[in-house]
Amino acid sequence: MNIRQAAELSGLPVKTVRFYDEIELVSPERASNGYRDYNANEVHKLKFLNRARSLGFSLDDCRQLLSLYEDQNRTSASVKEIAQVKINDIDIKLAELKSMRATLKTLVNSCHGDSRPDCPILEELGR
Amino acid sequence: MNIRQAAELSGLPVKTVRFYDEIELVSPERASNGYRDYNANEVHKLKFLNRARSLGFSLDDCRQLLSLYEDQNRTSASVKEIAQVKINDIDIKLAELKSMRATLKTLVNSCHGDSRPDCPILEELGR
DNA sequence: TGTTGACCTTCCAGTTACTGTAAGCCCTAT
DNA sequence: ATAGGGCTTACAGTAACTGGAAGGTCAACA
Repeated sequence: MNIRQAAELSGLPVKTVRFYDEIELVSPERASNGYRDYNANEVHKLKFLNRARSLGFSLDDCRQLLSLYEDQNRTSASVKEIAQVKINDIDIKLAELKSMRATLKTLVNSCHGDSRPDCPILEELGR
Repeated sequence: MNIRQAAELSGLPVKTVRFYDEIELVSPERASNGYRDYNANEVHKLKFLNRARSLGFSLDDCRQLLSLYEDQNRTSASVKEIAQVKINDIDIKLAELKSMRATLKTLVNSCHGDSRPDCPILEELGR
């Protein structure tokens, strides 16, 4: 199947699918005309990538997960470990964002937001 | 003052301070030897940038905030608006991360995490 | 005075994960 | 035969730095 259909089935943009071939994440055979020719298994892997990416796994993570996915001898522990590390990363990010939000909220609340030039937000940022 | 001291006072890495000069965010005069020569006001702006960046403002946001900061005729409303948009951005990111975390948590909990090869995480990702 | 070592300069490449664009085949239908 | 759409590659650009190489400058010490 051509790249367009593989893209549609996997939910990824064509450009991204091509990119994943370039970096050898999912590399289909080529048809006689040079077109990429995706099979069901490759589409499956593309879907896998789409889902894993949207869960915040980096392409490096994905490469690991994909090789685990294809390795009949992997242990479920090795997969669980990657996922657990990712959860910890997310927790750190959540804490950072919450703190940022709290600070911004304080600033916004203290700013009268009218046409006068004095602004507590800028004053605070400048300190 | 030389770049090293400006960096230390502002809390930014030297490389970053140089970068901010390159993109004309904070561009000091040059001494006769060609060295960057920072004054107190520029250090102040660097601190401002450090703080704004850590609150999640993009360099583009920062450029706006900085010009508002220096504009005696700005209104506080214009600043408040930028901050409010940023809070909304953060809320969206928070929601996304929470959803990611929940999914990952479910996966991790359902995975026995031992030496057996079958793994619900990979099964789920593959679907 | 010579020399070391820290500090400064510019320029270039690399990072992440794509996205956009241009030039140019290929295929199908009319 | 030609028009359109889809496919190819290659290159540039994005955000915000970071690292490294090659080389100029400065202050201190022997």
